Amino acid sequence: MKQQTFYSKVYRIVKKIPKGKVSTYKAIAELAGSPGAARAVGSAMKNNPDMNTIPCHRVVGSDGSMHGYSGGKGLITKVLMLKKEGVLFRGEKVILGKSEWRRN
DNA sequence: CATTTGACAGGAA
DNA sequence: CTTCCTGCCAAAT
Repeated sequence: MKQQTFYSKVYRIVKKIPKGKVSTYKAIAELAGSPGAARAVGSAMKNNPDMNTIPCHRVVGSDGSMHGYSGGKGLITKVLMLKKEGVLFRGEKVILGKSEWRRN
């Protein structure tokens, strides 16, 4: 592989997110090499070519809020899974300060 | 090449 | 705190 699409990079990054942690669309966009393409990242999630290998539920908004999820009951299921994995929540939002994943 | 779309982000009221 | 609007970006058609 030589040159992958932006989406491919996003998927690869999302797959690396460890359990119990989450990342933001914005952060992923930057890791993918296109800072500011948070929207494009969202589109990539929606495309979701491998929802079995891509933990798209570990991707939340810049403020810890979630926007959507194509699985189960949508956002409800998403939150449930995150909480189950150990992600710290504060009401309906994720506490990024404690659970935001970052390259080690 | 032009237009449309979407699971975003940030600022203003 | 909530709601509305604008700006940005990549992919699909």
